[in-house]
Amino acid sequence: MAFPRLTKLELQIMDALWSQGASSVREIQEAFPEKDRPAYTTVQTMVYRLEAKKAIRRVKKIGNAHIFEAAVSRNAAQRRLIDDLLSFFGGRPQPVVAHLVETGKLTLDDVQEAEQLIRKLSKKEKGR
Amino acid sequence: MAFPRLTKLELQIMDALWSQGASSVREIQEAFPEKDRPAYTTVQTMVYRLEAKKAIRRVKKIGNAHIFEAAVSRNAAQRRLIDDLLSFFGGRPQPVVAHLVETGKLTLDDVQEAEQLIRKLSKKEKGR
DNA sequence: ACCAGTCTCCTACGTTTGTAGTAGATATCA
DNA sequence: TGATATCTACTACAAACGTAGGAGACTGGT
Repeated sequence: MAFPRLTKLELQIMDALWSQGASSVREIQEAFPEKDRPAYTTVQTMVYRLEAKKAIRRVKKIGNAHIFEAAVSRNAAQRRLIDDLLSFFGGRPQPVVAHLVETGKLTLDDVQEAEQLIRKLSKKEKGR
Repeated sequence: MAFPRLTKLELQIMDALWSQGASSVREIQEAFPEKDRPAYTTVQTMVYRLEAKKAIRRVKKIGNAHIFEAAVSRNAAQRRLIDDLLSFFGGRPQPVVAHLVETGKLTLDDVQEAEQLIRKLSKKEKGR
């Protein structure tokens, strides 16, 4: 149970916490675009479930409202998402990148930036 | 309903069809690694549901067994998966690539290959 | 001290997913 | 042509997800 798989709605809730920091249910609910914003209790239910999954935790109480904060980092969640995706591509990232390129989502600049990043990281690696 | 979101198990079934072509339920089931292979009827149920979702269709009958084939391409499914992932990253692919690089999944070779692909595609683009 | 507003906690319910059993139809082989 | 294996079609059910209502507790203002 190291890291639960999060659904779209759950991720939206986590996103509110990652973006605005510790929040009440009301604040999380209001982070949804007013068009298609779930009912207060809907958000509350999901918040409770995320808490049960240890993805978030209550940190304090303001007035009569509980304040929640993320217990898993956005980074870890992102890694999980990407790993899940990769597993479908046989673990090889290259096809994913190829897709991004082919659909025009990944530009030459993006790729060159990635290349710089690799060089920088590999330099650091050497010094380890 | 253009393209249903497929779950992990559903994707594994689609994968069998994409890889081995039109298959019977039995053949799909046997494409699963013998370790944790779902029961025949489990696969059958999922196959029926995929059929209801128009992701696959029956093409013929051999003996008393129906033969199914994918009705959506692997490519389309992959695009869908990637698009869903991207939507979580605000639609920007760069953070995804950065993640791949940081976790060491994307090598310098991969990136350079992507770069070549971009150049080739952009050349084709010009001639359009 | 009371009332309106807000929040919590509990309950509920429909849908989707994963899992599988059973009954009856069908095919195949001796 | 009858026994055996295999399939289909149907049914079932638990867990997860999305959605939300209602009862009662708490709080802040007057």
